[in-house]
Amino acid sequence: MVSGSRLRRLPASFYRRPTLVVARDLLGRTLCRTLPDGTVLRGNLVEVEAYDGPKDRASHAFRGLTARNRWMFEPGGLAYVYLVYGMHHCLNVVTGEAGYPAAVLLRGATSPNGASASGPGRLTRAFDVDRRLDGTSFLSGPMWLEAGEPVPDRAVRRTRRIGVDYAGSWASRHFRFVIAK
DNA sequence: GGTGCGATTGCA
DNA sequence: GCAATCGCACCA
Repeated sequence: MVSGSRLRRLPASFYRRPTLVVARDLLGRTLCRTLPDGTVLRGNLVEVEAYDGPKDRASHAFRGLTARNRWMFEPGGLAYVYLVYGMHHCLNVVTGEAGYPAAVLLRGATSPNGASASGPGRLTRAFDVDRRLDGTSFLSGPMWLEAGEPVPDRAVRRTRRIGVDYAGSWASRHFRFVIAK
């Protein structure tokens, strides 16, 4: 069972590429999460946002390494989970090479029951993700990604990121990727 | 040690 | 339009 899912996991090389490339490639991939009781939740990603490097003013890594954002500086393949507004968790996929802080925020997916989880807080709730998963590996942990349904370029729309208007010129960059309806 | 606010959501 | 709710980044 574990070995079976292991074979389907996307490999380290998937994550250790430029953040924008990974973000685009995450669309349509299947997010999987095993619960303590053995249940496996699955859903395909439909909306993500890239946070790219130490100069990205919208990124938590903009002010350098801290206890919270430390996983962003690790090699791609880890989960970075944090709490916002004191109540909602946000799940990120750490990307790129060691020392270069980057991650992709997962903002929307088809949820386990077939409905949709639209919004980062709703996504983490649907997949029972909280800070216990912070720093866990997508390569070996209780949460991982599988190939899913590849999305053609014509179905991909790019926009500015949500909720980062404070980020100056970085706010207007089209780092958000969604599957067009 | 104190403070201001956020990569959001749900409800009036 | 705005309250909820708390960890954390920053200043003293």
